[in-house]
Parts: sequence; structure tokens; C-alpha cells
Amino acid sequence: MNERTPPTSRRSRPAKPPLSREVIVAAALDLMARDGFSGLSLRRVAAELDTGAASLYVYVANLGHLHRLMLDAALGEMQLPEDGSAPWREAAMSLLLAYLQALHGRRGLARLAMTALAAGPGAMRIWERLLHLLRGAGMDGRRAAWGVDLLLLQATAIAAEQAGRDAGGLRPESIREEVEALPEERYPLVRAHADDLFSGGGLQRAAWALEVILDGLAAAPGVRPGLGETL
Amino acid sequence: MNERTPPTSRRSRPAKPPLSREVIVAAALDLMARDGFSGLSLRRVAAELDTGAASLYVYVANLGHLHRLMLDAALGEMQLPEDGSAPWREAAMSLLLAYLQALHGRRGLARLAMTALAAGPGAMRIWERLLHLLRGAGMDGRRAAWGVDLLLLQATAIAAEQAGRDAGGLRPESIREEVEALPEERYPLVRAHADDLFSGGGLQRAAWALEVILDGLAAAPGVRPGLGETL
DNA sequence: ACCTGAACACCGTTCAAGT
DNA sequence: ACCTGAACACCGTTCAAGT
Repeated sequence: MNERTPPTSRRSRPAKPPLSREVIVAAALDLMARDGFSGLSLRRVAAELDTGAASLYVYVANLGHLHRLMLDAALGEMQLPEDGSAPWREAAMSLLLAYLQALHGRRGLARLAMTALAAGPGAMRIWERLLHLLRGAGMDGRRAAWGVDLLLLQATAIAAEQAGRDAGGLRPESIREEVEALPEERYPLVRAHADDLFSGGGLQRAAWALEVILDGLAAAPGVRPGLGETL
Repeated sequence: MNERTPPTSRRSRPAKPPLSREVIVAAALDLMARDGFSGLSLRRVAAELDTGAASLYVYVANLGHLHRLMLDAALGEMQLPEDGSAPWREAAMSLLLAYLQALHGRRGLARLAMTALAAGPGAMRIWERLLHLLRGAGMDGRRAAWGVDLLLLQATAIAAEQAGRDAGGLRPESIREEVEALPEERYPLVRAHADDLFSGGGLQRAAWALEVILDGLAAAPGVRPGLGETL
């Protein structure tokens, strides 16, 4: 924290970097990390860069485009777990958990991932890796491709839901109160399972859900029997 | 306002219904059906009711609250499939497909369902029904409760993703073009599976995903080694 | 080619003033 | 208690004018 204050070096921190797509995306990601998804706007990104919102349109088509660029850039920074010799299921789980943690690691990113759709190199290397694992498990092309989509969408939706609850100003207790205000005669099971419905921390629930999906993907056609020696 | 000589029965069609939570929610749902989620705003709902946005705050805490009320009301109108004597899996699938079709049936609803979180009677009767089916299949309380959450979240996410693509002004081809512009050496599997990744209509993909999750839920828990037991 | 200020057409929310 | 107009503090996007 406390370093000897160096003579102000302008070299390490240019006063006003020239605009570029990269600079804009980086500033937008910084802003979102600070103020959340709802604090992100073209005008504020521009202000961060000491310019007006109109200037950004040279590099970015519109807000949605910036969202997609931000998501792909953030995913590109994510570190993929070692591609070791673990069985496909463990490898898939650690990749998915890393993805989940990346979404949780930067404020606003989970919601961005549910809103925007990234198809650039940052997102696609995750697809490539997961596709490799599911094909290696013996699934055919369609099952592997749709499986990757299913797994990543589920991870994204879980992260977004949890982030939305936190950011939405909706206290978790108030949801529970609403459920418990329902007439017990008409909703006996919901009432009886309230504890289970609201139990489980974020990552625990997410890991459970992903395991169930992997169970489903492994269970039906396409899996070579005897691969897992787990049965 | 006009008390003398009513030419027709004003009882059947009041010119300006008095404000109430129900009237506001109905007007909001109508507006969204017409102009989509992005066309929905408190100001426009108020204009629809011949008043100002400030007037709505007597009945609704804020925009997020209105979203939740809208979602619950829309789900409450949804017709659940007959509670016949079908096996639990078929019954669950037809319930989930009905939910999916409800989300697709009203413009903007899918995105609303991913954004808002409904815990009122309209949403809870779906939870109640699904909970009943999964418990009937022999799952314990936690597995059934988390399973319902998983299934409904997946259905919602699929619907929202598809709706978002349509509404976001993002042509599906342009995503594919972006994927196919990636260097083949680094993303060979993504490129090789492009057809599979983009294949399948909305309901087909959704039904496949839900079947996979049901497979996973139906599979005996604990067959996998390691990871699962740390919960 | 890039950047800008100003304008356009919107937002959610609050509040004092009315009834 | 309910309703309202006006105000506040914002938006994304366009465009003519500058460099």
C-alpha cells in the first residue's frame, strides 16, 4: 500500500489516451465493475474518457454492441483451468465452475452475460474447450453442441439470477415472506418445501444444477459404456 | 363525467376506469404485448390510462415491482395442462412446454420472466404442480425443490435467449458470420460444429434441454464419485 | 477521418400543491 | 386518500459543424 511516492511518471499513466475500441471497452468494464450493470451507460463511459457520448459511435455501433464486446473481452481475460488428464466430467465441472466464478468476479458481468451474446474469441475458446470434452466423452456432434449450449446457458442463468436478486434491491427475505403469505391449503407443497427452495448458497446450487445436467448428458445415448469406470 | 342522457349502457364499458393495481397491471401487459418489453415504461402505461406516471406510485412501488406483478398476472392466466394420470415425466414435460408456450405467447413476456422474479399465486401454482410431480417420482424434498428451480430457470432462460435474439435487432446470421470469421486453427471444433450449434427450432431445442435435465433428475443421485458429496 | 456540442425524444422517481 | 404537473437527474442516438 505505502510505497515511496515516485516522481510523477506520465509515461505509466497517459493523461488522455486516444480513443479506440479497446480503450472504450476497458473503460466500460472498469465503470461496470465500479457501479454495476445499471450504472453503465454510454454517456458515463464517454465521461470516463473525457469526451462526449457521440464520440463513441465511431468505434461502437450502439449500446448492445458495446455490451457484446465487453462480455467477450471479460471472458477472454478469464483463466481456463489446466487442460490436464482429468476425466471429462471433472474437467467439464472445473471449467464450468471457473466460468461461474468469472461471472461472479466482476460486478455486473453476470447480468451482462444473460443480456448480451458474445460470439468472439473470448467466448468461443470456452465453447471450443467444452465441445472437446463432450466429444471426448463420446457424444455425437449434435448432442455435444447442444449440451455445451445447455450447460453454459444454465451457468449464465444461475449467475444472472443471483446477481439480479442482489442488485435488484429485492431482499431475499421478502421473496420468502411473499411465498409464506400464500394460503397453505392451495400451496401445501410450496409451503412445506420453503426451506429447501431457499436453501443452498450460490455456488453450491450452481454446482448441483450442473452436475444434474451432466448426469443427463451422460445418461442417455452417446456415451460409451465403460469410459467412466465409475459405476 | 357526463351524467345526463347516456346513449348506451356505460356499465359495460366505462370510459375511464378508476385506477387500481389490477387496471395498471392489465394496461401494462397490453402495452407490452403491443410494443414489446423495450416499449414498456411507467410513463406509457400511465398515458394509456389517461394519467401521469406519478399517479401509479399509489399502487405500485416502482418499475421492478410492476414487472413482478405483471409476470405473476400473466402466469396466472396461463392454462395448466390437465392433471391426468400420465406418468410423472410426461406430465412434467407437458407442464414445462405449456410454460414455454405461455412465455412465447405474449410479446416481451419471456424477457420479463428472466428479469423479474414472481412469487405470487400465478407463479406458485406452477411450482406447486411441478413439486407434486417430482415428489411423486420419489425425489426427496431438496432434490425436488432444487429440481423445480432448475427446470423452470432453464425453460425461462431458453425462452429469454430466443426472444432476446429476436428483439435485440441481432440477426441470427450475423452471429453465425462472427463465429465463422474466427480462425479455424484455433477453433476447429466450434467451426466443425457450427451447423449443430445453430440447428434446431426454438421449441425443439427447449424440449431437448428439458428432457436432458429430466434424465439427470431421474438418474440415481450419487452415482458419480467425489464432487457431489461435498454439498 | 475523427471529434464535438447541442438537440431530440425519451426515461424513473420525487414532491409540493391540489381535491 | 388519491391524483397531478412540474421538476430533477438521467438515458441512447443523431446530426451539423468543426478539425
